[in-house]
Amino acid sequence: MHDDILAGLNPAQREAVTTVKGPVLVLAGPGSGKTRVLAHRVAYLLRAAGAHPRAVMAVTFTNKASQEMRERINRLLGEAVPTSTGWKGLTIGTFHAICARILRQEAASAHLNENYVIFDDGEQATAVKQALRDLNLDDKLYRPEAMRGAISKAKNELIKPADFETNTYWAEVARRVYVRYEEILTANSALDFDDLLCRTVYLLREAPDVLRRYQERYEYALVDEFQDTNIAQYEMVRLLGDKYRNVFAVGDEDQSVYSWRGADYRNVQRFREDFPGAKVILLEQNYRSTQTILDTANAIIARNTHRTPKTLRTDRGRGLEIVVHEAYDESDEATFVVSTIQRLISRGDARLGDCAVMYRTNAQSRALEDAFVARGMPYRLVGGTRFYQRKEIKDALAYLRVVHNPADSLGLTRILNVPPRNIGEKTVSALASWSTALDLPMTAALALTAGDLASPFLPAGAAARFEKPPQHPFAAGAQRSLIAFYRMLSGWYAAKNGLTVAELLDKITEQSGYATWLRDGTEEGEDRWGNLQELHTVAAHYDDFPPELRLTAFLEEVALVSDQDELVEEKDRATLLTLHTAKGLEFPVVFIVGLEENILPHSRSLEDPDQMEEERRLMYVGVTRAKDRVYLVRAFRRMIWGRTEINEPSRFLRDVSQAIKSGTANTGRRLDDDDRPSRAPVASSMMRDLPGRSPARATSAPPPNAPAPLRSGGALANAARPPVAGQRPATGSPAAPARTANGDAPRTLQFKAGDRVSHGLFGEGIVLKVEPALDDEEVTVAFPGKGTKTLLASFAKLRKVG
DNA sequence: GGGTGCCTCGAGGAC
DNA sequence: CGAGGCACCC
Repeated sequence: MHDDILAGLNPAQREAVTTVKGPVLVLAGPGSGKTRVLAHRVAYLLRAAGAHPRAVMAVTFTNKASQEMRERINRLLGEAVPTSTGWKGLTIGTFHAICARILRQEAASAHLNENYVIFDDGEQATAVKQALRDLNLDDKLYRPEAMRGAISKAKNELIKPADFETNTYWAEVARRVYVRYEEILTANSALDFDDLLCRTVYLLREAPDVLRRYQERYEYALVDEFQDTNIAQYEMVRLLGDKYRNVFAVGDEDQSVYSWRGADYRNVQRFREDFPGAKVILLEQNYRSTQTILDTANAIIARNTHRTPKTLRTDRGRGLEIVVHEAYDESDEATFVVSTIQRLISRGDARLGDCAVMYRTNAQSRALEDAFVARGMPYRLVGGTRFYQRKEIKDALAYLRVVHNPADSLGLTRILNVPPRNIGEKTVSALASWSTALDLPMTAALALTAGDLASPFLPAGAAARFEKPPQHPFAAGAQRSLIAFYRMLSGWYAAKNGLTVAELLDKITEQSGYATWLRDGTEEGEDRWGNLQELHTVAAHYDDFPPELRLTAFLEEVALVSDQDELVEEKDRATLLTLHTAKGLEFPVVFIVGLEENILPHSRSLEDPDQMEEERRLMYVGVTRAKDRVYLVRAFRRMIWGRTEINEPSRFLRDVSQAIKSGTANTGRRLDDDDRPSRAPVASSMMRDLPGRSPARATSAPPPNAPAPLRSGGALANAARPPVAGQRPATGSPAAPARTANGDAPRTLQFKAGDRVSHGLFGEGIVLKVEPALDDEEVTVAFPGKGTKTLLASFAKLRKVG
């Protein structure tokens, strides 16, 4: 009866799925089907091992991974596994989400307000700055960011302020900031991300009955990405698994890329010590990539010293060669990417949704986005300037949060005068210091200003302290404004349980004047309003929740969601994402851009061998995301912080190139062999940058000099050679004629300047310029009111009109 | 009290 | 180039 669950698994995977009792450590290479194993194991536990769903906890690192696991289990079991609240008690979620729920449920034991709010990075920074101000410390001398880092690190290592090492003066100051910071969070009934983890551990350590309850409930624990657990996460798993010891940990030391947030891959070793007799299962069979891709990845990772060498095998054959391309600058790099994608599509080699572009830092996405927009090619950006980071979204959420948890003074400060309602900075700080003096939240001080001793904003027992409202420090005008705001806020608070989140949001944005203020008639205002409507859509998902839970659940989820793009799942779009975000995903076509020293590897890693090893792992993660095609791209020069920088080619390119020369990775089919027989017989597809054969690019900067002559070895040799300042390397497209070289009939478009054309999205326009590009034509069109776009003729489906 | 504009400094990655 | 801080002006 379990054949369906075990069907198609190889022996190692099957063993991992069916070893139900006792600790198991699975060391899983990339593409070895670990997500599959996790999902099948959960299904197996429920269907074959008789486990109750409530007894199973599966922990992932990202929401995306949780979602995927839910979907897979759903498919295996043929039943719906909705939302993070779980399916019949099954617990699947990120560490943070699971901890948030435990802390809310056990709020009393954890000494927390059950309506606590979760502070994001920005709010964390605000609280740190506040702490520095409170302690009269100069934030030039004690950088808030460094302080925040020290506090975060301590929390991840389960170090409370009392245990904080103070062997330097700076550390002594940091400890004091840590203490004050914690006081601020407590006063706001707030937790930061790190608190979710460490408070859960403290709860389990300090409340034996709670520990026992959870230990008994979670007979089976599964942990994904185990190499990325930090000390707090590890300790949580250890404590919860200590009774039944059926802990199933999956990891790959070569994919450990989160040391910066406290991840410690030595947890894999600790696991073996804390769970003696753990069965170790190796998954080395790769089902994703071609052998060429695996060999290339191995050439990169093999230089790391702190690792166990392993061999990745695939049955997929050698596949296509890796393509290395050198672009002139970041915009040329982006043009190469979109042009190449377009070519793959036009040949039927890939769909847009198959393609992913990966980069080291979010800032690199901008040039790529520009190129995608310019070609009218849809893409989705994962992470980056996130939806939930937008001002209007944060404002709206702050309103909801304060209604949810009136102790959230930080949230209140954000919205008191947004939109402007004559509550100026002076009034706000007077309110803040008055409430501090009263030892009450700011909303409670607001209630007192209004003379309302019966206000629900006054904490239990606080009203009894006053016979009549104490004298407030505000002038008449300020008092009037504050009272008006207080009345609004009280109204929302009273209404919150009777309304859905979406209705509450409407009521707030309307009554507060926020909607009117936002929609100021500008295009930007409408954009922002549109974002608010999107938040409204998200909120509407919670309509069916029990009234007392929906606001809580909504706020918790939005605090822990990292990329909004999950909300609007789009079909056929290219994916732009950081290498970190790419972990756990796979794509037929992968571009890794910015392969330059100081970028990848990142400048902060150059001096530190451990950090450099992490950069290698990051590169390794990127390459191993690819199923079929890998493009490694670098730019000769690049704008960083508004300045032009020239970086040497990444050392990783050299490693790849050496692997290819030594023959370990170069026996793949040339990318173009099959479908471009008439191509000039260049030695390899690596030799892309033959001078004189690249058509001029409309989008790249004009060449300051003639292209540097290239020796044989082509782009790759060139890529691994330091560029000479001021010398422009050959750039642009591969040596390709303007028309398809594979014998396709040339497209019938043949546009010329002055033609009237029509585009699906941009409407009618006038052709300004036509240039050959790859297999196609690059047509620059002026669309009245929409601007000038450079489009690839076939892809853009331009029609001639008139 | 609030808004605007200039200046400085700063971006690694994410729940 | 961007955000945030600060000074100056209304």
